[in-house]
Amino acid sequence: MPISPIRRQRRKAARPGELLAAALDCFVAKGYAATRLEDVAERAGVAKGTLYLYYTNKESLFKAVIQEGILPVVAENEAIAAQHNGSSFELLEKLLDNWWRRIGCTAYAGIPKLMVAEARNFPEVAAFYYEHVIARGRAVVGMALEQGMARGEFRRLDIQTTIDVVIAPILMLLIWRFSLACCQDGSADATLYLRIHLDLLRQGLRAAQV
Amino acid sequence: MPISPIRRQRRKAARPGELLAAALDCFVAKGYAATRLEDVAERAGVAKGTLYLYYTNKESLFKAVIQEGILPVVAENEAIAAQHNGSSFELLEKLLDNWWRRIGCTAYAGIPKLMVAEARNFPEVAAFYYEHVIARGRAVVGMALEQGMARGEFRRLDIQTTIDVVIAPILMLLIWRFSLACCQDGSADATLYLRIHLDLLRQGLRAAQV
Amino acid sequence: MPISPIRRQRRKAARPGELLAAALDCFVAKGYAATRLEDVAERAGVAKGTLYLYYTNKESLFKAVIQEGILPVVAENEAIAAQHNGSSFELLEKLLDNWWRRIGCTAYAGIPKLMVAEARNFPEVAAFYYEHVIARGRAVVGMALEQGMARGEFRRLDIQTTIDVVIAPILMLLIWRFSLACCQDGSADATLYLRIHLDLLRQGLRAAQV
Amino acid sequence: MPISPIRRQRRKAARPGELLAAALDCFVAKGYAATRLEDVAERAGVAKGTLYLYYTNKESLFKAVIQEGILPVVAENEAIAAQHNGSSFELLEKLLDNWWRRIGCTAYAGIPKLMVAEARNFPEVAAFYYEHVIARGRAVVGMALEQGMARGEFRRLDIQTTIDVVIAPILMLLIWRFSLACCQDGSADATLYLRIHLDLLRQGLRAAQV
DNA sequence: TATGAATGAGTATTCATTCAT
DNA sequence: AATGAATGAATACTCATTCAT
Repeated sequence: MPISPIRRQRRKAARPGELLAAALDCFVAKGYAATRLEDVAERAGVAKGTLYLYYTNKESLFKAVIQEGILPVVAENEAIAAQHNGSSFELLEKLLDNWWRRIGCTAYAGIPKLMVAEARNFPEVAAFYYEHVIARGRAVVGMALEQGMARGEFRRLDIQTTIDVVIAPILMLLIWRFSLACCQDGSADATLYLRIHLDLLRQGLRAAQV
Repeated sequence: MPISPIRRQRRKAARPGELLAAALDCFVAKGYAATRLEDVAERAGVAKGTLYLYYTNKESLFKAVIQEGILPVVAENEAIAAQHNGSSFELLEKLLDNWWRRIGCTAYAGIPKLMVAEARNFPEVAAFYYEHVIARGRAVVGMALEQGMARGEFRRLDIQTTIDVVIAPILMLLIWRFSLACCQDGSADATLYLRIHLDLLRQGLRAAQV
Repeated sequence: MPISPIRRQRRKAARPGELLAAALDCFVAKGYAATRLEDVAERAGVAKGTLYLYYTNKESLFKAVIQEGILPVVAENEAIAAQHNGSSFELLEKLLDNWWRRIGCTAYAGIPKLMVAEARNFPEVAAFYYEHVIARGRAVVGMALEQGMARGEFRRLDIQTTIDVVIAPILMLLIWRFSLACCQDGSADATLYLRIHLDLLRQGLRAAQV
Repeated sequence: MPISPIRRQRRKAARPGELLAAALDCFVAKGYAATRLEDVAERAGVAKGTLYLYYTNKESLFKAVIQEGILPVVAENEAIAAQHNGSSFELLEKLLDNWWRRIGCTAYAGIPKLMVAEARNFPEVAAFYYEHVIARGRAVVGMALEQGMARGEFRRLDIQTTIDVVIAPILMLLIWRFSLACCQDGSADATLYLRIHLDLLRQGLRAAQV
């Protein structure tokens, strides 16, 4: 029984993912320009030319890294928000926590730093990222804030701006880990960081108890 | 006729600053690798070769951009903290506000994004930046927090981690402006952003009133 | 169809030799610094980048030119000396003659001039050349002289210095051909030159007949 | 009494010589291409621009180095030959010895190596050198040989070729000292070398005593 | 499909040369 | 005459991309 064609099939199907994973690692570690396609190929265990069978050039590989990298996650938080019943702050907690667990602990964790570093060189990719990740992420957080304010659970603040303030520490946590964290002595404890962020938010957002 | 050598002298003295300013703009806009020294020279209004009269190579120019870019500011916040009397939160307010006004509104505003983007390619520069900017900035904020907790003005939280949470939105604000901000419709209002961050913090840090 | 990979293989195996030949020609004609790698590539019928697939940089190409250029020849004279029986002067004759025919008439003829011209810029290469070519060549000539003196065929002279005097006209012949020879009207007759050198030596070295 | 204008005058008159001396050193040590005019200027103790007040460009400086470098010597040997009375071999001895002492021990000693190394890049300079140094030097040696053969002091050999054989060890001695000599353990004894060369020649040239 | 040898456009860097002072 | 700041042409080297196999 010749299993090999099936395996080859499997192999072929797995290729794009392997290539993207290798590319993501390289891009995050060294930036777009300093990443040599030869390194990506080597890390993926293929020859340089093989990359071009799957992606037309370096830029399209970069786009794919960003785009594929976020597809697994974008919808989840929206589902969480839709299904949630409970306090608005509990929803915020769930959202930030989920985002951390589903992005922060995965291979995709490096994408925000990568996107930030290259946004100005790849405006379309940045626009895509903004639209499909940032905007949707902001929208969900915005919903939680609106709901909380409507209910009287949160005090009234400008929502669009508050969204940014709420999200910033999470983004910063990721960016930090892929940039200056190497200079720190003890690597910061992400769990503690998130807990304190939420602690401050809980009390900070709370509406004045009459 | 007799003033000319002086003029020349003046020109030569001014050159490094002009070159650094041009380089900072380019590096921030396009990243280290994508910045061509020819562009830097052109923006500074000199020829390519002139750059090499002042900086031995691209890397040393980059280092100078980072190092010179921060020297003007590091000490200020420390002075503010030393001179402050008033509540600890007022000190935090002053610090964040000053940092914003002295960095965020100047040409140096792009440095954090640049440093974040290139930290892994220039570990020594990152270490220098961490030691001379980040560490000192964190220390001042840490002092304010400690003082506030000691006085009973703030509730007790892990200080090192709280520092990061407090600083993160400020860093993120700058990074954002030099990366994905271009994708946003209305550019966010920094003043409002800072106000809300401080609002949330004020209430979030406050010790329980018995 | 099936022979093609072999052909490619053959090509790749032949490349280094073709590149070295082209580089030797250029280096000898124009010197190290004035030789542009693009010219070498063009002469070898390849693109600039191809050179770098085989030699890491200009200097390593230069080293390879010198080192590969002499490997073919160094051992021959030693073999001749080992096998010789006959008068010591006949051995000297054989050695000089062989050296001329095996180096002087080949593509390697330009190496001594090249080495002389660049010795001070590439001390390690010069040391390598001295050790593997000059020293061994001197040793063989030295053996012939010692033998001749021991037998009473040659008169007694300082051997180390006599070696240099004996070899000098041969080296000079090569160096001349690749430098000032172009200014001469009739290019000198190398055969006659060697004959006269040996004629003078035969009589000059002869021990006084009692 | 203001001596300064005189001194300045003297200084100015001395400049070309100082510049040539510095240039000769640099050219000999590193070759034409690898010599930076800035180095020449520094060695001469002047600014870069000053060089251009005396020589229009690098090439003309090189030409001057060669041409000035030999002017002091060319005529001497001719005078020696004209005044000589005594055996022809004694004349040869005088010529070689004088040449060694007047060139070999001076700063001009490096010129032959320099000329050899750059002859192909500067054909006109080489032609000049050939005509004014080589040709005249060969002519004087040729005269000695002819005279000796005519007198029956030397045996008959092709004169033009014999000239080259006689001169070669002297040239090689100089060339060697400015190239591969650095690789040798004990630097060769030039006096001994010349003595042996002449010893071999004396006996080698001698006509058969009937 | 997959390979990797070959290509050549693009950039950092050097240095002879100029010229305002 | 002398300076040295400034220039820009020239060249080593890199790496994305192609294509014969």
